[in-house]
Amino acid sequence: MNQLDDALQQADQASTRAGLKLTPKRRHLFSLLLASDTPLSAYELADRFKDSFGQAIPAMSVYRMLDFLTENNLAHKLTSENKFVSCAHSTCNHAHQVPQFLICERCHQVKEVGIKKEVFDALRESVDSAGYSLREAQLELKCLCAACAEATE
Amino acid sequence: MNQLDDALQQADQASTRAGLKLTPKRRHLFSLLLASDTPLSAYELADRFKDSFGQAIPAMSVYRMLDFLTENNLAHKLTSENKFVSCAHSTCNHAHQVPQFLICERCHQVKEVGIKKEVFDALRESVDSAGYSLREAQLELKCLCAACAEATE
DNA sequence: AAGATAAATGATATGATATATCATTAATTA
DNA sequence: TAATTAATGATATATCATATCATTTATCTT
Repeated sequence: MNQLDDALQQADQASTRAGLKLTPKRRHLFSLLLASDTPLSAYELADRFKDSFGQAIPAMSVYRMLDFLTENNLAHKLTSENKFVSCAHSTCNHAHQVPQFLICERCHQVKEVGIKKEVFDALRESVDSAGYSLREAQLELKCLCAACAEATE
Repeated sequence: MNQLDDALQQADQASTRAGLKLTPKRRHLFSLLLASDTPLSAYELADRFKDSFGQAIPAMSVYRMLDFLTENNLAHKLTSENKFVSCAHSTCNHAHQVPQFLICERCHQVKEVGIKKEVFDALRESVDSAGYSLREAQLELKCLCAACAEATE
């Protein structure tokens, strides 16, 4: 079984456990995100959905399904790009951490890594010392991936 | 002289030194950002521009002026909000640091603090260890400000 | 199983954000 | 002062996102 099917199967199981309704369409949308090596916009997803599923789907529905996926940590929205990616932890049992996205400026691939505890602590400390309380953090960092860094030299 | 005028004057001087053309319209747009206690969208700025300057201005021009302001570190774009704020350091001689924005979820006020060296180092280290190289960081953190945290309790 | 209820999706319209492009005006410079 | 460049205007359109009401599908209750 390939990686994608494996990931989907794990999402199925996780959804069942959590009592979530990963409907065929939501599942298919999720598979499109899983299969993509770059983030996709809602409209790009609608196009791919039609191409691969043979059925046109309104943008409204795509946004709703993306809401479902992001609310249930199967996907994330990259606010700096207005695009969506599958969650790197959707297929494992890792507790969901503060996500940190390394976005390659050149090839647009994204790597999601969990934020390190020391970074988080330092961040929270700096927020506290400004008199604020942290509610939610999602770090999006503009980077070059190794391949692109090499190509750019 | 009030704070706003003072800030503008410092921006004038800094622009002159740097050979930037802070035209009357750019300057006025900047003053709108300085005067606002919350981030503003380009279209909100266009409205305020008309209201306060007596002259309608096309959205395109607002975006161009915002490009100028952001490129020259007089303003920042908050990508998670699609809104713009004046730079907290536009009026001082601080070297421009990696900005960290504390955005109050409730009242939408934003506090810009410089990222602490330890946070930055830890961040860079985590990026490096993922095989990426950091190009640009702008942290946008969803928080509650002190006043709103109290009101919410 | 039948009907009631709720959840998901479709259809349509529209709002909000942003950029492309060419024309015009203003500033700079040769 | 003419030539050139930079800034802004005008217009159109692309792109991202949500509001709202209708319809279909799933789930629950009896």
